[in-house]
Amino acid sequence: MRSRREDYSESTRSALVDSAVKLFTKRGYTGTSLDEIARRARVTKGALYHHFSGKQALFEAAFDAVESQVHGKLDKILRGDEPPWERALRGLREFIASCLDPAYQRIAIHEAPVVMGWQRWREAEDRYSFGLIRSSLEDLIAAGEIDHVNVEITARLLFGALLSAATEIANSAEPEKVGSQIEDGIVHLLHLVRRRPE
Amino acid sequence: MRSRREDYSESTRSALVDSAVKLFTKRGYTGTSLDEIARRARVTKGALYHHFSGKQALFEAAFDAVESQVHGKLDKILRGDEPPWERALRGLREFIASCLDPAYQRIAIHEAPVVMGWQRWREAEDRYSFGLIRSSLEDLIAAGEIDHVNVEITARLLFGALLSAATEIANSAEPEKVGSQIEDGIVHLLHLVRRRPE
DNA sequence: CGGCCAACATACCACCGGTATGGCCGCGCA
DNA sequence: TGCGCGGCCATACCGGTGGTATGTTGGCCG
Repeated sequence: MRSRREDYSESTRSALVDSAVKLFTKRGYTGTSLDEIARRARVTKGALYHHFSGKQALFEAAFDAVESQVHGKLDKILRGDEPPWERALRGLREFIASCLDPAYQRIAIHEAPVVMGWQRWREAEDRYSFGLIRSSLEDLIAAGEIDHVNVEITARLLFGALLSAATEIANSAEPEKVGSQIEDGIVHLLHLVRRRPE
Repeated sequence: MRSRREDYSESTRSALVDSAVKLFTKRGYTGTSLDEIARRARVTKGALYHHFSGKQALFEAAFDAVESQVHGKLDKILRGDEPPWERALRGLREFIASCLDPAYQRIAIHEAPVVMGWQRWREAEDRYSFGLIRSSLEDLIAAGEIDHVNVEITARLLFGALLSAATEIANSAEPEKVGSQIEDGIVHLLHLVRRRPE
């Protein structure tokens, strides 16, 4: 039986994370104060420091929240029963769409490497989006869809290109247009490396 | 005749920028205080606020310093008299090498989008590295080396891949090894899009 | 040579991240 | 059922930092 106190504690903790995600998204890490995060969650800094060791820890909780959200969607697609190539393409589209979410873009892509440090961010991405990109690349190779390339390097290049492109889309005046252009560009590249059936 | 006062002023200004570049590189934007920047330049915050409107403006001055440094080297290579394809490859190597400079990497690549805002960073990059990448891509197309692709999109994808890759190299345990691997990967991709002479 | 203004230094403020301390209430135990 | 304990959170406070307002000095010019 779950205790009443645990419900309360869990509730305020998630309220703090929600508040942090929204404010970090709108005003960035440096631009938002802990007092305001706590205020929007209808608590004070005391509660915040009871649940998190500091501002960085709260940021990482917000980071995990938005990352696991995206990870869930992608993982569902990539574990589907479609052929590998179609799964990869659908995953690609979904990832680009996820990057258009302001929270994911600002917190997970832009600020996280600076706030958490690049090393920690890289390790975290291994367990989230980047890990999925690499594993689906491995799947494509195993399925014989593309030639045997250096997976680590190729995945890294693809990841960087996607992040940059997604930001470009989100800040564009015509997101749909630029989005489809970029998607075409990536797919075009992928077809270049696709092993032709002989 | 240049006045004595102008010499002094210029000297302290550049001393402040130098100090800012070093400290921002070592401890990041948030981690360095204006007092320490001024102290290392052997002045006080008063001098700093006389030359710059605030911390952000000082950061942008430091950003311009490291960017124009890299821009100079790249521009020299890309304006050379070698064939377009060789110029592009040499420029590519030089850009990767530049990204290994800690100052360029942390200030220009990682922190600038967060500190200056992505919009301003993008506009600045148009005049620096990204602009060169796009123009040399245009050159390659004009020279008939590669097919007619969407320049803006392709350059953006390439830029993102390069930035991500360069960070990977710099933080690697064996930078030379990973560096050559990534260089090979990029060159391999470029050869794929290279128009075959018929 | 005298005043004037750019080029700084000094003093001070508001705010923020972090800490120390106090109080309240649900929970388990006798 | 009463009661004390401890987790949960509020309050008060501190050091440091970005920014501002004001004072001071020394080169340049009439």
